[in-house]
Amino acid sequence: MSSTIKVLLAEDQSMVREALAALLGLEDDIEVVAQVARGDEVLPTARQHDIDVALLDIEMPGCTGIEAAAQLHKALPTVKLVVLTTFGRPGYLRSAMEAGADAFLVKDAPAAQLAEAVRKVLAGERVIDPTLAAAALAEGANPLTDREREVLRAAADGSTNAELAAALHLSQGTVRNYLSTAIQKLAVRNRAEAVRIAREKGWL
Amino acid sequence: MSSTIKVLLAEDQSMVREALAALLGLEDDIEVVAQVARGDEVLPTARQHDIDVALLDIEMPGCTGIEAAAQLHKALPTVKLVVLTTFGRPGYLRSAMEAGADAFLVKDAPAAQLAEAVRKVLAGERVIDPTLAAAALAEGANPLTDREREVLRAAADGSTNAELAAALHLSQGTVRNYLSTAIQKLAVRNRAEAVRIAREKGWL
DNA sequence: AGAGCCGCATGACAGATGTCATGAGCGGCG
DNA sequence: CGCCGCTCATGACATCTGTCATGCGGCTCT
Repeated sequence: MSSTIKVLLAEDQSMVREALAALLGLEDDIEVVAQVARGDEVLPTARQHDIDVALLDIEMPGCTGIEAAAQLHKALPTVKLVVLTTFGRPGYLRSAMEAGADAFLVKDAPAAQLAEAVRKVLAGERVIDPTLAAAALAEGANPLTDREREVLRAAADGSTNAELAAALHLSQGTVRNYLSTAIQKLAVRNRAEAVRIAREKGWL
Repeated sequence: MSSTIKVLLAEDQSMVREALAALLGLEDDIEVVAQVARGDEVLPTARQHDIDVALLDIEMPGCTGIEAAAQLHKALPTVKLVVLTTFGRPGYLRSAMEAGADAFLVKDAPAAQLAEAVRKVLAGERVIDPTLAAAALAEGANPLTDREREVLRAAADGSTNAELAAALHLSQGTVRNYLSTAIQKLAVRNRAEAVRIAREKGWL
């Protein structure tokens, strides 16, 4: 189509965001036309800018890049979505794909892949690390129910059962039951390990 | 001295590292002459390159940027040290300063501060976020003994007392005692919270 | 030399946590 | 409709965790 690819860049750490913008700025055919630091600013800003590609970090305040991707995919389906993340968690990849992402990159990957991914998604291709894709398929889907995930998330900061029960409007016994089933599903010994494993897998 | 400032860049995530290099490359007076992805490659690489400034991320495999800073400060005391980190933990700032760092930047800060910091440290100035400095002074020093820190670090992944005891060649009772004193010093309710707080403060 | 801190350990105890059996209500699916 | 899974709950039990008192040996500082 037009001469340059218009990109929206979403990443909460200013220094990283501007550095990525500088990197993309080196490419003649790519132009970063908007930058945001929060997930919940993605959609409003995208609406104002007629962009071709949105580059979304996952870990952001407001809402995650995956949630932002889902919103964009629904509201502006022609915009291509590149999800970028620090952590190559298979569960993240799965969620990103379900949210309509066209590419999934980890920040460990060489910088050259970034511009390349932008061009490829615009050409209709999908860009996914094959190793990660294999891992995502191998580990299967998230076995936790909504409640189990909720309780596990709430337990992540070291809260006691009584605090969890109060926060979630449940009885202590129920909290323990949910944690117990989560612990069994994740094949671990206690809640702390359960939180860690669920985090690593991107299930939390 | 010479025309351009020679910089060594240490950061484990390729994409971020190369993006930062691109950012610094936009400055006429700064040149990134070497890049490494691991803490333990910093010193050997610095020896080969006659650099003016080392830009060190804290979170790296091999060894942390703070340990690398200490090594550099000892071996090549004329090299100026800029420590860069995702997390503005007061304890990190303190450790970095003790390791001989000249500047401490968080990745949240505007990108312009990076080049600025490089120039300032070379001019003999120190660059520290005043808010962080205040926080570091306000919270005081790390109250944990070596053993307490060690046990807490080992407990971070959700290991049980028996596993900790085996891993650290201690009795279970001793492990519990250390955790207990750590929990009291940090004024929290259990090990999980203790780990979280110690992490946040940069004491872990 | 004595005081004091640290590392390490033990034993006893209360309270938190994890497991299990059991059951009620609700919704979906064949 | 019956079966199943999810949610929520209770009670009982075993184990784990956190606290406390106490003790010993080593080290440092005065």
